[in-house]
Amino acid sequence: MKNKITLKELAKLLNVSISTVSKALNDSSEISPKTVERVKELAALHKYRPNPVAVNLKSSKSGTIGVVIPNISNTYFAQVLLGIEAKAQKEGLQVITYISNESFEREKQIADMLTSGFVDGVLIAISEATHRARNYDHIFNILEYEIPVVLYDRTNIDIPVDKIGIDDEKSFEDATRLLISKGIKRIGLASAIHHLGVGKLRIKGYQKALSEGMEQLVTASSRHQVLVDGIKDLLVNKKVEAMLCTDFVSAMLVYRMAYENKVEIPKDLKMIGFLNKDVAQHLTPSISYIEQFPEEIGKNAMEMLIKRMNGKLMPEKNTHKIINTELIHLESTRFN
Amino acid sequence: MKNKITLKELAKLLNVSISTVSKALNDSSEISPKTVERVKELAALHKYRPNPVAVNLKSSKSGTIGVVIPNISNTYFAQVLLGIEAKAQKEGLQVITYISNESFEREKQIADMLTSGFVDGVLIAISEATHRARNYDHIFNILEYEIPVVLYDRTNIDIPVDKIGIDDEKSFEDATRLLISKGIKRIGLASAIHHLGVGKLRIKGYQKALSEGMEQLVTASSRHQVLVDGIKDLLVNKKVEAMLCTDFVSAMLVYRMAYENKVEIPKDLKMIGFLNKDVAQHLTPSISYIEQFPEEIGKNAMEMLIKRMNGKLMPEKNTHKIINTELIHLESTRFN
DNA sequence: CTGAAAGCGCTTACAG
DNA sequence: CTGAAAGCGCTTACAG
Repeated sequence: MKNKITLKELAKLLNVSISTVSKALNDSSEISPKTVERVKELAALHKYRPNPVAVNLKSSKSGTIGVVIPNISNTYFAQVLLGIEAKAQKEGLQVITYISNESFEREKQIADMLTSGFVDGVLIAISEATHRARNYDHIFNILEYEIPVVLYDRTNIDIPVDKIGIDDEKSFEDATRLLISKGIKRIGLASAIHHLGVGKLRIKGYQKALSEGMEQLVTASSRHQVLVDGIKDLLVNKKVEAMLCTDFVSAMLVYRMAYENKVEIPKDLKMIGFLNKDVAQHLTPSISYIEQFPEEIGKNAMEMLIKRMNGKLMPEKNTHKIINTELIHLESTRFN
Repeated sequence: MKNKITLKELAKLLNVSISTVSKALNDSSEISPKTVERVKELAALHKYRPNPVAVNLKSSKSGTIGVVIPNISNTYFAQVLLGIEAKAQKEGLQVITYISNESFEREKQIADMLTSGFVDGVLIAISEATHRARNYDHIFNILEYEIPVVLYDRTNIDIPVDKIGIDDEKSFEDATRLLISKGIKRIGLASAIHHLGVGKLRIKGYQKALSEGMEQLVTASSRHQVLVDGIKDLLVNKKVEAMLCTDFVSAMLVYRMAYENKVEIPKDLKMIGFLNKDVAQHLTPSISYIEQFPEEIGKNAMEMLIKRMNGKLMPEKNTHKIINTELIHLESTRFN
């Protein structure tokens, strides 16, 4: 088993040429059925499998795609990867994973790797640092190598590539409207990611939904204590009846502040957050959350990339697909 | 930029042979310094980079390693991947990710892929289903292809490969002893993963630590309602003073049952769980947890694999490395 | 010091 | 229907 059998060895054993073996295995119509059968039989016997590296060299394809993930500890991204991997597996593609750790420098290094010929296509969510730097040269560089790129999240930047993501703004706009429709007047929002694109969009959606005369009650900070104080102020002094949270950290802080200040969820306070399902549903009380369907996003991103790689998409024209989010009602938005 | 420049083209431009260019770029001592300089200059100008596929074909190496992950939504595994990726990046290796979804069938398919020549080495955590089936033929098959394999978790099976993981038994034995040393007599344990290897080991550690005369207070089930009832029984009827939880789900259920039955943490109940840091520290109250250092595990696994691939480890002799866990005290084990 | 040649394992026009 | 030849892009013994 040690050394895998090659076409050459197969050819020798069969007393035919390498070409014949190759063609037979690829079901070429040039080869007689009998030969095909003989070849396939022996190949099966020896468990022959073509050396993918050699095949790649011939075809100038690598059969792999690169996936760049800003933060794998974020369950959202982990699930996107799950969707990507599942689809890739079906298509016989290998997934090479790169983790940028939200670093601009690391992302540039990765982009450099990606252009060295390892991958046929790229799926990427741009790092936070890159967004801040507003420097996308390394992405353009990938495109110059004619490697298709699909953005699978954080799509709010102007690069001529295909994109897929959710509508962050609409998700919170809808959530806010729903609360309003239930007669809630004082709706607060907490955010630890107000400086990020997605954070901004979610806040914007909330603001958009507030009707005339409704007070904006927002607290946002990436500094722990500031956010804690801001949330406490909203809960205790501003007497909000509901809180929207743009992220995990702010949601968990609202939780804590509610607990410490004897604000009962959902009796005194409704709550909706951008949380992953696993955490949201296991908390006590469970928190209503915005389902983003990350696996679906991964799968769709992969599909888009494959189409683009196969020239099935119009050149010079990029697609931007939106996956609809869904507000999942759990205990924290129970109205009695 | 479209088509990458090759050695051949470089050679033509320089009026030297392909061999010379190749050697010059690889700093061969055969080539005159002047030529080396000329070659490198032009190569840099054209941003020449060797085609990795061609290099691989020559060297019969792929420069990639395969990582098999049972469940990427589990933050623990995501963090292991983070450690692996970081180390791989330093070594110039590519990481191909495969997700088995805890499925035996899927794992076998993946094992098949792995032997087809894509990877030089494999890092794997065996799926739950495979453990249940106790069928490791596909792993042996990888070994027959002389592809080194390292188990990076769930190491309690008898396969002749290098392994790295934590000591699940000891982690809970130590935790239990600590509670005992604080004068706690009635220590309960809840588990939703008692049927898995790691679950069994953790429970065993707890049992081992209980001194003579101390009552074993265990509730374990993978059926939601059974576990809920069991936990409630421990908290309300059996009046436990502390709870150990082997996993996320059981911890969250203890939480809920404590809340619903007005059992206050940590006043009435101490709590320690196998949780990831992010969740543990953001809960209210925060839960003391067993830190497993997943990144460290990933890094070490990669290091072991590299050593094995480079023949730096004794053949016929496998290493089993243990990473020590640490009990992190948060609010749920506050003793006043 | 430089280059022609062989070869890694394949595929595929082309000739017979 | 089969096979010799060229070639994918590289490396490396060998000859000069």
